[in-house]
Amino acid sequence: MTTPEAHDVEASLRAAGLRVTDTRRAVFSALHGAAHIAAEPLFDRVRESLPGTSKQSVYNALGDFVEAGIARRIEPAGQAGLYELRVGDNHHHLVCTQCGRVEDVDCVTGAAPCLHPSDTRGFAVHTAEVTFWGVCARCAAAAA
Amino acid sequence: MTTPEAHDVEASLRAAGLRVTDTRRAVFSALHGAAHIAAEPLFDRVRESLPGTSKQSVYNALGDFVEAGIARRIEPAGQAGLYELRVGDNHHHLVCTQCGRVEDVDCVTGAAPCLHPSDTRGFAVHTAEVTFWGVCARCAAAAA
DNA sequence: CTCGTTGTTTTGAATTTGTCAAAAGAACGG
DNA sequence: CCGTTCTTTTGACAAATTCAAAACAACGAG
Repeated sequence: MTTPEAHDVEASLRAAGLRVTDTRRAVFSALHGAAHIAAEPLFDRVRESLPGTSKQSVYNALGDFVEAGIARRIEPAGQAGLYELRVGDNHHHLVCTQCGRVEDVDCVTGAAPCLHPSDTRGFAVHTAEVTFWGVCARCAAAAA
Repeated sequence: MTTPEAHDVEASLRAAGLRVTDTRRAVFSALHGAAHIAAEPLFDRVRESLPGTSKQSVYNALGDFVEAGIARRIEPAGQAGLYELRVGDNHHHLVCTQCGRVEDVDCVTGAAPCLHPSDTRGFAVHTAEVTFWGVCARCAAAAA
């Protein structure tokens, strides 16, 4: 959980064309400290450094980040949405069907990957998202 | 939208170890008539043939089908869950980022596919789910 | 530095998509 | 045809967002 320097955060926000505000700084930093995190726990973290922040502001900031392309939102079935700063590197996710734990995995087939369905049905495909479902080591151990 | 014969529906339900009820027959038939469908519109369709049905019953039936392995639930980020009868054939989905349209695509790499992340992080992986995001032909045309 | 514009935050309610629980009713093996 | 077990109904409840309007803050122009 490396904490980014304040000016790095500002630079990232400005580069994305976003105004720099306390809320966004705090949300960005909190995102930086987690591989992926849901809105609710992120809200809790933000409040540690910026107590007055409203949940709506956190949703706003997250939505703005996603729209600006500096964050990504994933939504494993059955869970709340998760946000992550890792973006554009085509990594994928392992999700535990028991406890919901989510881990990043690098792309299976190298760099610009799995992006080719056999028949695109006329779609202009721009992203492929892969979710691996399984049981994590901890849950497997707990079952024994 | 081929309508399945009544006895086929019954056979499918029984084979899955489920009791045969009016609700389940109607839900199964409605599912059969769509590649994938959300609970709400499915509920509407069920009511056409079985007007008194409650939404809860539809959710119950869908949950039972999924648990019994005769249906699958997918949940493209930002949409309500979708149910489909196609199961066990490892097909994937194309989702339009504009209108939300969802299409099936056969697996990219053949039969037992994309099931191999580079590093499983200790997970016992049993399923890989691939979602291709893009813009469908209709939305692309509308943008021009 | 100050102002004004435009974008952001707050507050609070509303929505969507479900889940939970208890009582009434139906399936089906014996 | 009975009784057990599973399903359905009803109605409340809940989580995760989203909407809307008013107060407020960022920041480029002057």
